[in-house]
Amino acid sequence: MAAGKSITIPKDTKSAGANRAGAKRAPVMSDRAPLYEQVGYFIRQRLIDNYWKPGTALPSEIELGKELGVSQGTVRKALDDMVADHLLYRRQGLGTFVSEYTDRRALYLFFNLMDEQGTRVLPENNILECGPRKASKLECDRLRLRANAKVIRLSRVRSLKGVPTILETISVSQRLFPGLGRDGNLPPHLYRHYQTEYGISIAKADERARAIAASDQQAAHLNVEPGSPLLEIERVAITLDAKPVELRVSRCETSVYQFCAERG
Amino acid sequence: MAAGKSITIPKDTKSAGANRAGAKRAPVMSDRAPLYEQVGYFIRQRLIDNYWKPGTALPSEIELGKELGVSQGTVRKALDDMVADHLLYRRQGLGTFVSEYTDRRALYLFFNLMDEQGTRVLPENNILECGPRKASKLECDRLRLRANAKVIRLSRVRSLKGVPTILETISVSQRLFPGLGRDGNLPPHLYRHYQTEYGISIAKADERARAIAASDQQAAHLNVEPGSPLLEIERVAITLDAKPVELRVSRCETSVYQFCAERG
DNA sequence: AAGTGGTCTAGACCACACT
DNA sequence: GTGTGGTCTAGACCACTTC
Repeated sequence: MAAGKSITIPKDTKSAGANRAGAKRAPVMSDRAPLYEQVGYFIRQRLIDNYWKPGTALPSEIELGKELGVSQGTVRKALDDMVADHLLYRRQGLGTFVSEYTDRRALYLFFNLMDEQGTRVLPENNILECGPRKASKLECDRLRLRANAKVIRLSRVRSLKGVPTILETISVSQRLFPGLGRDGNLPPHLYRHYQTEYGISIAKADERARAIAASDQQAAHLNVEPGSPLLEIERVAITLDAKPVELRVSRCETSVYQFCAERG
Repeated sequence: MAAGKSITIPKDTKSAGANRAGAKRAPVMSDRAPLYEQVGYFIRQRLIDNYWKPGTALPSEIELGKELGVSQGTVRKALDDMVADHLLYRRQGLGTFVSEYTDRRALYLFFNLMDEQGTRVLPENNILECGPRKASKLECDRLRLRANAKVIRLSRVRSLKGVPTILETISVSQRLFPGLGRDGNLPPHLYRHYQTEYGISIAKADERARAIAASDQQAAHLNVEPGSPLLEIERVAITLDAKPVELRVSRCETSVYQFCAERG
């Protein structure tokens, strides 16, 4: 016994064995971290590897504890943290499950669009164009691409109750998402599509907002006067292993619908 | 043993004694709630009553457990929840403390203002006017005031590195904040001032964002052309006991500085 | 009835901060 | 050294879901 406990990593995973070596190895997880953090790291890694897939149940807490050589309470604390991060959810009597990207969850996270009364609204989508392009400077910067990289860029108008309200441009690296949107096969839930078709799970996003004046083209799409104020939201979606993989720039006509957030 | 455990509420508080009577009393907390929720409710109540004041330490977990007739682990779980809500914070070896509104915390919560590189900036404030007014329709609606109520309304320009960037109007009920800002005694940290001078603690806020065109007056204050797009953020600050007490409308010039949020 | 997560306890030891 | 929160364990019982 004595200093530096660590979990026993089951064999059917890649990582090397010498877990007690002392000199903390490069990748993220130190031997000296609390057990529950080691457990959390292990579980996250299995999510990243798509070993446990969205919508499926994890082994029970007791089983996990036995597998990793820790008590049920320690597993529980690790799971608690990931439930708080919305990576997992629990159903009493049933088990602990890997989160999926559903409409409800997409609306719950990130910015919410709602009317004056605070009611949420679901948009209909109308795709303007979609295909491979040379990455812009902004795209290179936000997605950490090299200067001449290719992206797949998608533009669409989102309408609320028939009124065009949001003009959205979505960019992803072509290397990571080959064939995305070819044959116009564009699913309604993009994040879910990334997950099921490309094994890439979005864990969080950074957003920034500013006000801009509508260009002629934007104005035409949104049916407003050129120069009208629009709310521009730039969102970078980040994967479980902290890579930025999608840039989404939305220009929103906010005279009726607004963006809401509850903070604190 | 048997159904419906409950904590034993110490005497030096108002609430009545018969805690095991069965018929769940009206106010909010059911006898059948888990112990840790009852403990959390009890602690929240002491914060609302200003029994434990911001910046001071709570009794230790063991002491609290003894006082309430529960184990340390149960107290810990209650405190964990409140730490997650930023109502309390812990310092290992020292104790658990009631959160205050510091600059750092105000920046951490709610919208963050930052430049293109993602660096945070602190604004300087310049007060335009401040005094009692008849509440507007918006103020009545958001602060739940009766039609002819009075508010104290404060307008200020916030500048970043000398450049006027945010035009802000703050409204609070005069009944709740009598004398606020009289003699021009306006502290830099308003939320903290509410807490120390009026015993009112802000726990969270609802925000909504839209884009507007600058009016002539707004444009003059912000040194931009009339009609320029501005980001308007409306924030309603909510107390520990869930009452909306402050309305803050900010019009922001976002060509340099933007509003950022990390979600997920 | 069996299995899961949810709550609660009691006790051990560690890491940290003050005196 | 003493007291605090931080981690970890083992075990009990409850509530819920499925069979």
